[in-house]
Amino acid sequence: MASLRLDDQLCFGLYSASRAVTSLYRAVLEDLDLTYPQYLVMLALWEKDHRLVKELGAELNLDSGTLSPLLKRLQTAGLVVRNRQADDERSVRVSLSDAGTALREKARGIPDVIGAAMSLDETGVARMRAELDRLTESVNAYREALSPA
Amino acid sequence: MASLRLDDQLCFGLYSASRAVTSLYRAVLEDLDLTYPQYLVMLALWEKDHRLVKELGAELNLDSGTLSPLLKRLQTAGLVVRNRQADDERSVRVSLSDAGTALREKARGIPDVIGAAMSLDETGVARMRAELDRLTESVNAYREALSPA
DNA sequence: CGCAACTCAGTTGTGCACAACTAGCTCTAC
DNA sequence: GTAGAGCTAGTTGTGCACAACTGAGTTGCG
Repeated sequence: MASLRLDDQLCFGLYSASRAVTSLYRAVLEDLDLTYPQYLVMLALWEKDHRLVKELGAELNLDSGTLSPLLKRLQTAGLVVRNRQADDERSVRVSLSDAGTALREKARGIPDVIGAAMSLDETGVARMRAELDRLTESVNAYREALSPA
Repeated sequence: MASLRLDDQLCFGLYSASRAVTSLYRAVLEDLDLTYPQYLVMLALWEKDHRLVKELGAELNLDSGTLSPLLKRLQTAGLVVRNRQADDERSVRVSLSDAGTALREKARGIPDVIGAAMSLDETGVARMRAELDRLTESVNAYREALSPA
């Protein structure tokens, strides 16, 4: 029987770690005028441009309630452009502007800064990443069994 | 040089894991009419009642901007009571109501459910918890060096 | 064809998280 | 004793997350 003590709970460790990392990103991303979720969207677009909102949502596990206003802010900032698809007017394609593409250069150094802050070598990162992915999948499977989508 | 690929980034794994766990808590805590941060505050109070807002903030790493409205909602829900200290009128002491104390019984089973969902044994939990704590501390130290409080 | 089921993006409302600020209290140095 | 520095909780404003819903568009089935 697990206890109700705060210190014992893995979840709190996860919550603390996630907030600590987000807080570090806040400091690092100040230069680029991006929030962390906005940075994630930019990462996804730098990797593969011209994506549908639906595709971004699938990759980042975010729904339109989060993405729509976020993308609107990125567009206002001049980093992306949104276009309704002609062949399917329900869909909206998100593309990088020149400024959005250019911003990638300013972001180049970020992963190394984050890596240094975590003081983990490459294998340490890979191992932790694998464990977190396993955890995420396990928890998601359990939750979906609890309350079927 | 670390890459800008989304898949490689530990931070995204952390972010996903944290959201998955929060989502599971949402389902599990529905019964108790608590959100996850509210549950954390209740955990802290079940462990040690009659705490100052400042003390809760220190334990959970939350400032008054988050705690004040959260505690107000817990009070509205009848789970806690807030009293300004007589000897120092700046401070507010938060105490469990009878309903708040009683709610602990409904929460007893939660850690085991979460543990099961994570499909980690006790040593696995302890190890991951230790790694996350180390990560949090490392990242926080780095961030504080970057932008001194 | 016709229309019901579904899809996609967007909107609304709630509750964190956090920065910046305010109001009131306490403490210290003078 | 009083002025100023510092502390504590609370408020305000911004931006996620997410549930619930809307509305326009598409698809499939009879």
